[in-house]
Amino acid sequence: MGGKLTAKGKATRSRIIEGAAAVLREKGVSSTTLDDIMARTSTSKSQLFHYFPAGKDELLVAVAQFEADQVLEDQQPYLGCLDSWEAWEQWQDVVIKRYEAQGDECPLGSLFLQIGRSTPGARAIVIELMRRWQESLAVGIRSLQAAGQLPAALDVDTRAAALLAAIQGGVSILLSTGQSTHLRAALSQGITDLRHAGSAVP
Amino acid sequence: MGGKLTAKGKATRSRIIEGAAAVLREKGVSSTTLDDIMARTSTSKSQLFHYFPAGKDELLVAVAQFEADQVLEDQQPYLGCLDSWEAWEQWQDVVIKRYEAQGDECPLGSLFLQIGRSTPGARAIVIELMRRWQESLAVGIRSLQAAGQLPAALDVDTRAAALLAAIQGGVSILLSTGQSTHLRAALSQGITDLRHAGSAVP
DNA sequence: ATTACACTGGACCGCGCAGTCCATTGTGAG
DNA sequence: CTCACAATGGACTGCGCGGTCCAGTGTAAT
Repeated sequence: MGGKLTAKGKATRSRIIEGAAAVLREKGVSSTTLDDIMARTSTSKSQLFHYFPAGKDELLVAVAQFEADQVLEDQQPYLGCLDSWEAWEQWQDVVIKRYEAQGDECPLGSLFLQIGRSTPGARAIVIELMRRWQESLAVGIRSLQAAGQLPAALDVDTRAAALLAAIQGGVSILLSTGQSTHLRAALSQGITDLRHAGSAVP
Repeated sequence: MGGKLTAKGKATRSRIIEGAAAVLREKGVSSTTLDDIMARTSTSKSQLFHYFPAGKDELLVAVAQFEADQVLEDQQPYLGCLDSWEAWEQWQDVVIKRYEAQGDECPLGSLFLQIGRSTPGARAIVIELMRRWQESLAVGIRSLQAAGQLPAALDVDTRAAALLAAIQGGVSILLSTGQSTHLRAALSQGITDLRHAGSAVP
């Protein structure tokens, strides 16, 4: 990892990461072997250890980073401009659709419950992801305030945190039960409450 | 498992389950071996396979069931009588305290992301847990309605589902980041919103 | 007492899989 | 051209750990 990477090398490296991510989503962390990844990415074991000298753990962390980036990237177009109630509804639909499509496999969830504890760097990735995600929500709420749709006295950070928790909870229930009911309820209720937050402060 | 269990046998069996649960919380599912469990519970490998013929998976499912029961049992005294706002506050404190104490190890979370997919019976356990948990919340909300603290028109099920999701999300964020901020925010915000749900329907 | 069977101990096995090594083939720089 | 080093292939290894087996010890019934 001393930075010595040819163009070809870079390509292979990211091919490995993306392929590994795919396999991990399909088979789950615990039952995915290096051979699976080799097969999927058409690589040899030497390459795996060439690009990830510390072995499987290092690769998993890389995949985690990749997936984390992916999460925000996917909803960025919607998450980036939450300046009207329509935009919020749209974003809600996207999130629900995304996770329903993903079904019961959460690359991040399972990944972090697997390596999060042992590897110190892994936790940092989730923390950063959560921070950015929540910040985006906060920005959205503030832009609603600016537009006069919400009172300025609103506790933005708490609201954003609660909303993020609602999503995470909905998703984790979806993961473990296969039902998206809770995700839908959490999101729509959360947004509804946010909407009424102004009129209920008496 | 044909029901042939002496008193001694029953004792040993549950000793295994409880011991295994403890080890699993400490070391995580992936890095817990049968030998760890043997050491902790002072048993031999024969006993493990005597009481759980199908092997590790069966034992894990049993532990999962045990932990699931535990979750509700712990908060039952509070969860059982959510008939005043004070009771809700109290319950909130208990939940937060419980999970903060538990820190970053979630017996169920990691357990199910590990075996939930493969073992069919495992998923049923979570689903049942969620159902009962949510039902308890719903009962609490209805008793508030009965007491005239909340309008009868409230969509109880959606609210309960959202609340449950909020908790789960808070917990799962606590698990992966180590911070209880979101759990606190989600719970207090959720209860606050519920409280204001009546006055904001116009 | 004896019989049947639950219960326990511990040696043993085999395989799946992470990680190692060296030999060979690109490939960019000078 | 050639030299150094990245990139690849693939055989080999070590062992952790789930699972099996049998032999020995309770223990509750008749």
